[in-house]
Amino acid sequence: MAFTIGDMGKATATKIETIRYYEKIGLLPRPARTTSNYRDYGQAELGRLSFIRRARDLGFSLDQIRALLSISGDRSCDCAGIDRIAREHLLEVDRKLADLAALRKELKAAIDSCDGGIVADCRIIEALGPAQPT
Amino acid sequence: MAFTIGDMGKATATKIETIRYYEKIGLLPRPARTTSNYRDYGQAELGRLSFIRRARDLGFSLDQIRALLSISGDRSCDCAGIDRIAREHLLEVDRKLADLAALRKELKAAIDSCDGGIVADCRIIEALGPAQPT
DNA sequence: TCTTGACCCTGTAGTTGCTACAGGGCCTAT
DNA sequence: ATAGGCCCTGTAGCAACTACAGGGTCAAGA
Repeated sequence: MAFTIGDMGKATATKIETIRYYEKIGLLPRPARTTSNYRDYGQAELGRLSFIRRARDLGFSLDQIRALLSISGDRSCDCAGIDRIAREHLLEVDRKLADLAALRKELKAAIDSCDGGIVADCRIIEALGPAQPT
Repeated sequence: MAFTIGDMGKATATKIETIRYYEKIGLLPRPARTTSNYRDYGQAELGRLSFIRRARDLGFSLDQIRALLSISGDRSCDCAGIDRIAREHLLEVDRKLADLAALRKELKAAIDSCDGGIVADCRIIEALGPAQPT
């Protein structure tokens, strides 16, 4: 139930320096300290860090993640604000889902064509090509 | 059929400086030049840039993108190599797809709860929480 | 024609988001 | 009591852009 910074890092595949960096820029709260001045984290901080790391991995900026976290933290009933942020990010998430699905399809095709021993024409670039290719 | 660097930037929402940066580090080929030394791009370069930008947006590093592009460019029948790279990235793409789907679900829930005028308990952090929360 | 504005060029320096030390303290085990 | 592994606060470096500075090109209009 209580974690050191090292535990947090192991649980989320995050370098200790990165966790301290998130604290410095205010993305993670300053945690309690032990008598020997070690950072002392709980379950909530672990969840928050995991969210940050996985959202980063999905290509969101730290500022965007700050906005997403504010949706969670907002108890002021500012529904208009929450709604706007959530809708914006939902659009972006749907776009990313479509791009990833297209990329997945072409990776699969590349693997399958290798299985058959044929170097088929690879369309992996076309999967994420411009809106109007021709 | 022939684009300036500005056209490329507009078509892919990329800053001109970024395109020159990709050229400098070898991610984009050195394009032909006009008589007045302007960069002169074709459809292939546009497709490649679009791929790079959208893959970046999905959280892939420039080195990973270099590897993905090599799948496309490889005509040497090095199926083992292509297969390994493609399989690695397929796993990562599937993980990202699952995370995005979870995030989408919680964004949708946040929007819906706002529609109802109720500030429901927001589970957006839990969507991307650690593997074993409790 | 010439000049004004929107484009392009090469550089270099700054920003974001980490990442890697340096120099030092705590803590468990032998 | 000391060796190894963890923690602390800094500061400096790296990746991937981003923003000028200082200058050339070019189509359009007075």
